[in-house]
Amino acid sequence: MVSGQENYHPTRNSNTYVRVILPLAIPKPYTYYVPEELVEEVQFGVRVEVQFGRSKYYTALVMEVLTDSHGHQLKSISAVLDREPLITSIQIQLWQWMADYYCCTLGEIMQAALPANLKLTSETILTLSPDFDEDFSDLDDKAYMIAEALNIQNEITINDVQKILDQKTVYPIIKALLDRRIIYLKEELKAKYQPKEVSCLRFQEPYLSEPDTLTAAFDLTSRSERQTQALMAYIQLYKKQEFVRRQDVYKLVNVDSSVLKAMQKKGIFEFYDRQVSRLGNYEEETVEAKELSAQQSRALEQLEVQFDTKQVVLLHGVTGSGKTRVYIEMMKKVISNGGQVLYLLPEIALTTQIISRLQKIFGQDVAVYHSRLNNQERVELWQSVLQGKPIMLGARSALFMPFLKLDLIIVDEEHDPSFKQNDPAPRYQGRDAAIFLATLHQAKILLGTATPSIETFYNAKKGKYGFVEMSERFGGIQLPEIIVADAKAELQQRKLQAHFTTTLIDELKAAIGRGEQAILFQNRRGFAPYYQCQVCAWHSECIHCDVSLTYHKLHHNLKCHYCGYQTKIPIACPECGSKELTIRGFGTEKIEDDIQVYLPDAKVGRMDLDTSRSKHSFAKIINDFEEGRLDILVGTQMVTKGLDFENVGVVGVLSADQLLQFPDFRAGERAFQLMTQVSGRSGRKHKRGKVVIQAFNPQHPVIANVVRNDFMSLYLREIQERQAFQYPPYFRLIHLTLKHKKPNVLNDGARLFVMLIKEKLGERVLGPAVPYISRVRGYFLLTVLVKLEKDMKLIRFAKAVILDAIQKVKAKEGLSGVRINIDVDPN
DNA sequence: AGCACGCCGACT
DNA sequence: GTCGGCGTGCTC
Repeated sequence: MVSGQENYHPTRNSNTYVRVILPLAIPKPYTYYVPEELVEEVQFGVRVEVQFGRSKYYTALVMEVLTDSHGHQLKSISAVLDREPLITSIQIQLWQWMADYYCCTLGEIMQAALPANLKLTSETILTLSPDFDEDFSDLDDKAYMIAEALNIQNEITINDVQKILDQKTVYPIIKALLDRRIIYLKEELKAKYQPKEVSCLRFQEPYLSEPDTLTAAFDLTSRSERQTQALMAYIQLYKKQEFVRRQDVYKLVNVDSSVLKAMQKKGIFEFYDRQVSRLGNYEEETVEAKELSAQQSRALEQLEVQFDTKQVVLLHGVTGSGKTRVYIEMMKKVISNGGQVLYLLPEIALTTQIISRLQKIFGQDVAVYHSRLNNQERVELWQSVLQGKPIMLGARSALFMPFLKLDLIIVDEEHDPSFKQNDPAPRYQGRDAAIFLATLHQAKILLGTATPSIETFYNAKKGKYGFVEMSERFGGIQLPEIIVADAKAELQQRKLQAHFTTTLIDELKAAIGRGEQAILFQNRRGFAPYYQCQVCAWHSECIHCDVSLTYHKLHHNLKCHYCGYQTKIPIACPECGSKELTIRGFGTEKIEDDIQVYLPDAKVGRMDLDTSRSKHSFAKIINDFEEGRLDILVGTQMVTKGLDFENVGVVGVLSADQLLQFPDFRAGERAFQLMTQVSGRSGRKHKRGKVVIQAFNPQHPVIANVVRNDFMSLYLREIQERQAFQYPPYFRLIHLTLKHKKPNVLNDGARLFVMLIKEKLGERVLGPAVPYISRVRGYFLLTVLVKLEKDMKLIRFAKAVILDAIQKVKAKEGLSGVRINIDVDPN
């Protein structure tokens, strides 16, 4: 691993080569030579260590073993890192499809797919040369600082050097030190995954194989009470456990390592290390799932029929109809046949509620892939799937797991926008990628939701997908009563109090009076509080991004939600000097405060991105609410997903207008989904719930659809608009974002780019346009939208045209710094 | 993504 | 003059 010179092989004595994927955003795979001694070890799917460029080493993944080099001057691989393939051939097919379809590189897919600890990059390490006599006298300041740091620390990285010198370009200095033989460089590729080991003990011979000799062991310990206790403890433990940890013995009886060590010397025990899993074992008893309701049995039968002819089936079940119970039944069947199941959920719906529900039934068979796992745990999860773990529960990236025999995929909350990854690449739609994955495995895929996406419903209507409906709530409870509160009328009658209509306040009071709880939903996007000068209307903006800074009460400062920039609240207006600065707009924090004014006795909690950053506070709020320590829960989207509370009498949607006015062709669909989903949180175990929707425009057709739970009307209206305005599912979209630090360079780049693609695609190209947020992190942005008829050939052609145009813009002098991101099927 | 090379402004 | 910034091209 220590770098010599360029790693070209001196003699060719094998004719084996490998095509590898490097974990980088470079477009194509690279070929390396396999030296004779490694030929036996290389195979598809293992990782190899390769030198790439002059000094860097990477772990690359073998996607193909070849016998011909195509005449290139090749470097050799320096090591093979795995005995068994880490990935399956199906995964490579999925990756290739994704790279192709979503216009990104295989390296980018590999980055997203492999757990961090399985992909390694070397790091350059500096050490002091042994022959350097520590005579610092003729070194300049910078060299001196580095030499001194090395004197103290022995080894430092390039990054450290940059920090020490506080400058970006450090190579000339390092080179000078290297030339003068003051330092050495080495490249280190550290194995980041380490299996966890625990110290265990077992009997030495003859006790191990001849239990009757144990009396002799007892004789040996007879003079020590603690040793006798330890011996009995061990005997007790090893009868019921596969292996006995030293810790287990310590826990059972009051002995420590000195006691066990003494017994080791006497020839009774020996110690050994044993690899154990970091993934917690589910140790509780599993329980039988509840009886199926009539509707659930019916749905199951219909699913079976549909799956006979269709690979994809949409299960449209109203909120509270008990879809999960149906999934459980399907999963049982699959795993009893030895198949694997992938259960995908939006990240924020991946709560302890659903996890423990599945674990109660499937116990150890469920693995959960969530964002809080550490890197070591991710590796172990990966390996457990390779060993045939039956159920994988996770957010979209769980689809990258190495399934061997995947028979069923469930995409729950199919409509949820978070299945789409927007940034960074790969910008993929998890639900759609899962459908392709199902095709590769010839697995069934079930899309479940109470509010289907327009695209999915369209496919179901056209017969491309199967369709099953569950229209009653479990237990026969009625869907909630939805009241629309006319905020405009109340405003005119001067009845509106802050952000609350009297209708909502009255319902909240009544519910709390009955001992029930309430949820208030506020979509935060574009609606966060900001600081404004009362005199000149100045308001604070981010210095890197084209957005207002959001006021945060907790830290009493202003924050940018795009780049994280923070600043203090100005004492006076920087424009006019006035000290009359106030908070405008309202987010969840403001609502939490204001509601207290009207309901002073209510205990109010808040759940949004800020309060749930740490897993604990998130769980705590949910727990407090579940157990009745809170009366009202104020929240963003989070409250709409994956949570079931038993005592919620009222749900309030604070501003339907904000949802409906969103400048996006999916605004209507999204507003319907969100309002329907939050409404579903209302309703007690045996009692019908209420929902209050506040709107300044209560006549909006989408609100009427929500009130009547009339998805069909929404669908018919939406689909017409989509057709008329050339949107999915009738047309395919490709969204391009161009970025550059200098606006005029960006403009030039955009002009050239649009000209190039318009040449081939004509009027299908719209833009360039200045996006709603025109600057992020110091980069100016322009967007281009391409609308394509649903024609595979045309779409493939368009992608090629776009990729080609990007190359041409890059090649143009002065424009090479313009970055162009491709987003296929954007959200 | 690094990293080298080459060109250019602003400092000892 | 040269140090350090940035644009450009290449990596099996």
